[in-house]
Amino acid sequence: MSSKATPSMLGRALLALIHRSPSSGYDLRKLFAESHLHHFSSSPGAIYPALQRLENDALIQGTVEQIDTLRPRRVYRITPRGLAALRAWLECRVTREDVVSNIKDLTLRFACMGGHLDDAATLRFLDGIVTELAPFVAELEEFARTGTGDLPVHGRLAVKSGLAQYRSFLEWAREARNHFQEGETGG
Amino acid sequence: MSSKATPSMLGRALLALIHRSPSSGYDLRKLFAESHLHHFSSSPGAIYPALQRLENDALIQGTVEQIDTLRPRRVYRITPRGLAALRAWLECRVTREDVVSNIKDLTLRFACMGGHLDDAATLRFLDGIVTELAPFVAELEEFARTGTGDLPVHGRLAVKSGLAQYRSFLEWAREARNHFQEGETGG
DNA sequence: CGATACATGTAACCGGTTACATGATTTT
DNA sequence: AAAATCATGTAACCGGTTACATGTATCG
Repeated sequence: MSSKATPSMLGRALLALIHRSPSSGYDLRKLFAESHLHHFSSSPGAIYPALQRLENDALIQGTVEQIDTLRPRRVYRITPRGLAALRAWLECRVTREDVVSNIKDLTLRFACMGGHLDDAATLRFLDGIVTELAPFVAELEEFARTGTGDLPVHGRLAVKSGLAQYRSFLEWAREARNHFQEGETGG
Repeated sequence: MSSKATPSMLGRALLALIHRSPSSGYDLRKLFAESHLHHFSSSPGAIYPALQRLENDALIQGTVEQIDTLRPRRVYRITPRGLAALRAWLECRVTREDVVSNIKDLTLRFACMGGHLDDAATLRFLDGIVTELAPFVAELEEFARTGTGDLPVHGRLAVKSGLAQYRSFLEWAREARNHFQEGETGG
């Protein structure tokens, strides 16, 4: 049935985790609840429907294990289709939209690349962030310098807060890029 | 009817803007579309229903102007109830939850304080951020130092990215606090 | 025997996204 | 006359939140 192209952010996170190792809904809930990966809900009302959607789209495949033991677990594994979707998500070009509005998503993407994409792909990703984010930060800086004259103090400071966040992410991307370049120079 | 306590983030933003100056839905859409305040949608499907909810809760009051001119505008004004709700939102204590998960919301709150709360209240707010955020950042730093040994490189770097964001916001809050303290010393 | 952990789900609600729908006014 | 802008809305859809519902296994 439904061949929806793009799962939600939660769906993508689940897909990546299931790819790393086959898991049940309960496993994944525990992961979210215990880990320092906040901004993900561990509520069953979010996770189980998300898993069902992924299975409807044939990105994962659930099989019930331990039927005899009266404590059955529905364990999900990624499908070839799911692997393709995951790869497409991880490898797609970074846009300005992404760096302006989806920093959480980018961080998630980065975390999911580990052990899946090679260092060259990671480098392309980080380069993409720097390429898109640097001019935006420059624009914001320009705006903070010249465009906030009519704004009240609170407004000016609020702009500075946003700017600081973006700048910090840009710096992180540059450092991470350097990190991966060092490991890559040998080709 | 419905006396819902807390409007959504969009609702709160609209409430604050309407408080600043009475506005129509169209005015507000333009504001969101043009301003550097991203992370707010200017789509009519978001704004008009949000305004209706605010009016249902008697936080704002709409009156049609220019009925004769064949181009009527529904202009909203804040009500006493709305003013109370706005004040309650702006003045409520900053929690750990807030600094961990709702940084956008805190920034919005700060921006909305301008010209509405006095500097003492702003100081309390910024102090609250520092008080709640500093220990959390310390914990995260501790975790980044000692707890990420089993994580792959990507995971470690992703944690660092989050940490950098929080640290940046904490620094901003400290600087802003200093800014307001200087202006307040004469009290 | 009661609490906690294991394990999976559903249902109502809420609010944002996207797209559609309508029609007047001003500008080119 | 066409295009852009003013101005307001609705309807379908999607997905997260909250709360509810169910039952077993294990530990103290």
